Parts: sequence; structure tokens; C-alpha cells
Amino acid sequence: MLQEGQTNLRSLFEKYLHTQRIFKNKDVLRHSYTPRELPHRREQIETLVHILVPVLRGETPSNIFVYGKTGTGKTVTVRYVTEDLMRISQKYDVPVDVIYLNCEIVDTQYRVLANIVNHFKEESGIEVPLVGWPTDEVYAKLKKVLDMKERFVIIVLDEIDKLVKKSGDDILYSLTRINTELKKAKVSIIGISNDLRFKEYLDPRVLSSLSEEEVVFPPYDANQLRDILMQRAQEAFYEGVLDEAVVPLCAALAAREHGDARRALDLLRVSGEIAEREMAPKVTEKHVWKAQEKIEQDTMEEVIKTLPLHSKILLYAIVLLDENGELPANTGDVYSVYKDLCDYLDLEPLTQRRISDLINELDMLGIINAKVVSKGRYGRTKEIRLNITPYKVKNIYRFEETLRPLISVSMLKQRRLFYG
DNA sequence: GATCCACAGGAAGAAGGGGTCG
DNA sequence: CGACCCCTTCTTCCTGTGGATC
Repeated sequence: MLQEGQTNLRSLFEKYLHTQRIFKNKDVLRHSYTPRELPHRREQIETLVHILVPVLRGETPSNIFVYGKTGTGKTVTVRYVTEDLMRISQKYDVPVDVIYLNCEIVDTQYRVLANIVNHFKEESGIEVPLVGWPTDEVYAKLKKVLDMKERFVIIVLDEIDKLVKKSGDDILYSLTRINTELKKAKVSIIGISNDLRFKEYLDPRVLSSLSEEEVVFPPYDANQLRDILMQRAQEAFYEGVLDEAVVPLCAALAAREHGDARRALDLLRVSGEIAEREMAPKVTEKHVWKAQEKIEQDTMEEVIKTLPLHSKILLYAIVLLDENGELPANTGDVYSVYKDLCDYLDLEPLTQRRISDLINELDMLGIINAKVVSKGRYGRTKEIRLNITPYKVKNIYRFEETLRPLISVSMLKQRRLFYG
């Protein structure tokens, strides 16, 4: 029995092992990968280098504020330039430290300071615990650690908008002025943000010192995305497995979504994964379309999972109407089914006024379509349609304690609920 | 043209959570 | 710690409305 199971398993593995390989190195397509060349970012690279080059002459560089939408190459470019700077600085014997912090994770004043101090822990022997110390003591330690020798410290604060939104701009105020309190070390800051309005939240004093220099990253167009993908595809895939049309299609689809290079890379990677699973010899346009659909479905699934409870019940009411062939339905229909579902779950239903707003929210999220129409004599209402398959919704609810009972609910023609 | 349906969606305020300050 | 404010969610009450039908 066991013997047989083992052979089966082995042969199953072998079946996959010996099929055509698609990926040579999939990591090249990941967001975190820093390529050797950055196409179409030459201008930004040169600007950054120009701002940072004083370091090599022993002068403090300006603080830099970098902004642009997601997937425009901000992070990867800053990493590329700072890594190069580190390399060159060793050659010129200038001590430079680059500290990269992602403020989505390091999102409080304390954590930022602690992370910087701990960056030097091997050299200084000082380590700050992740919680517990008073903030000003960490700040004092930071000054001490930085000032242990002559050096330049470049602090990269990625997604700096998240930090400011959560913890205010005090930390930035301290950091931009820390140089006046240091004798040996010099600190510069590179702030990266994809929220342009974020500058409005800043104290004018912080803003002026933080954005001594600004570097803007415009979105890529389809041609530029194609170049980026081409370059990565060469390293990521085996020769000849990519159909000619694949890269241009990925680029075009991603360009439609405000020129997001991450999206383009995801598309290419998922296309390859789908082709691999299908054991296809080549990645074709067909796989790209499937990948596009899969990515959209995945994000949609994520959105539904995080919906508040009553929006989920409301969505289920629409799902039931859809299964019964009663879409498009209007607000009143949906509300009455929703109320019945609340009854069944033993929950107080929300008012129709509130549900009307929730319907608009689902519409904004693209899960449903709600259009205001006038039916003359028969009133003004919304026409509500479903944008996903009922099956997907049920699949998600299957894993949720409170909503699982709904899966066994169906609806009879007279719109009476039936629990089977 | 008047009527009138079935809501849309604005206003105000209650209730509750979260954060801040002295 | 309470007092305070702000924000979100939700209710109550309300006025407004496009166009088929009378």
C-alpha cells in the first residue's frame, strides 16, 4: 500500500520534473530584485548621483524627496544608486552607510530610531530593544552611535507617507536637524513616497529641509514597459519559450493601469507559471490573458475577504438573486432578500438608507454594478448587477465561521428563502 | 401637463472606538 | 486616570426627482 503510494508520488514528481522547463530564474521577476540595468530611468539616476556625489568629496549631500506612483521604479532606482555609491565610496576610502527602512513596517518614531541604532550594533555594541525604552533615550543613543566616527549616513525612508500618517512628522523634524547636534557624522535623508498629497501633511519647516532636492518618477508608457520586460525576460526564461506577442501584451495591459512596472512583471511571471502548470512548451498570449484574469480575481478575492460583515451579507443577497436569474434587481428587491438573510443569521438588519450607501461602496469596489435609473411611473431606483461569479463568493464564505450557514441557503421563485 | 412611484441621497445627530493631552 | 476631540458607522427624517402613465 505504502509502497504503491510512494511509487505513484515519485512518478508524479518525475512527470513534472521532466516536462519542458519555462523559468531559468524566476527571482528576476520579483519586485525585490535589483537588475543590473534600469531602462528609462537614466535621468533620475543621474539626478540622484549628481545630488549624492558631494559625499565623495567629503561634503554633506542634500536631503532628497523622491515621488512617483507605484511601480515607477522609485525604490529599485534608489537602491541601485545607493549600492553603487557604497561600492565607489570604498574605493575612495570615504565611510558611507546606507540604511534602508520600509516605513510600512517600521512605522513609528521609536522603531525608526531603534532600527538606525541597531544597524550599527556590531560596531558599537549597543542594541536597543524593540520596545521598552523611552524615545528620547533611544534618540540620545542614536546620536552617540552615529558620532562614534567620521562618516556619512544616508537614511532611506521608503513609503515615508505611511510613517507620517501614522506617527506624524516629529521624527522627520528631529532627523533633518540632527546634523547640528553631531560633531563627526553627517546624516542625509532620502524620502520615498507614492502619495503626492502627502506633502500637505508636513510642517513647512520639515518640508523645506526634506525636499531640498526632489526627484520625480513619471509612469512608464507601454514601450518603456516592453523594454523593461524584455531585459528581465532574457534572464528569467529559457530561450525560445516566450512567444513573441507575450511581452508586448503584458506591457500594454500594465500600461493601461497607470504604467505600473510591478503589474507588468507580475503578469509575465504569472503567465509563465500558468504555462508551466499546463505543461505547455511555450508561453503564449493565451496564458497572458489567463494571468490577467487570475491577478484580477486574486485582488477581487482579497477585497471581498476584507469587507465588513453587512456588506458581505448584502453581497450574498445579490448572489442569490443572480442564481435565481433575477438580476438586474433594484434596491428594494436586494434589501428584502438581505433582511431575510439577516433574519436567518439572527442579526439586526441595517436600514435601507445605510444599505443604499453600502451598495454604492460595492459598486466603487467593482464587485457589483449599480446604476441609477428611472422607471417612470414605477419609480427611481438602482439597477444592480453582479460583476463576479457566485461560485467565487461562496468559496470565500465557506471559510468564514459567521457566513458559512449562508451557503446552504437558496431561493425559491417567489423569492422566499429556502434552507436546505 | 399633472401625477405619482420607489427610491436617491442630503442633513443632523446618536453611539462607539481611538487617540491625545494635562 | 478622566476629559476631550475626532472619525466612522448607522439611524431618523427629510426633500427631491425622471419619466411612464393617467
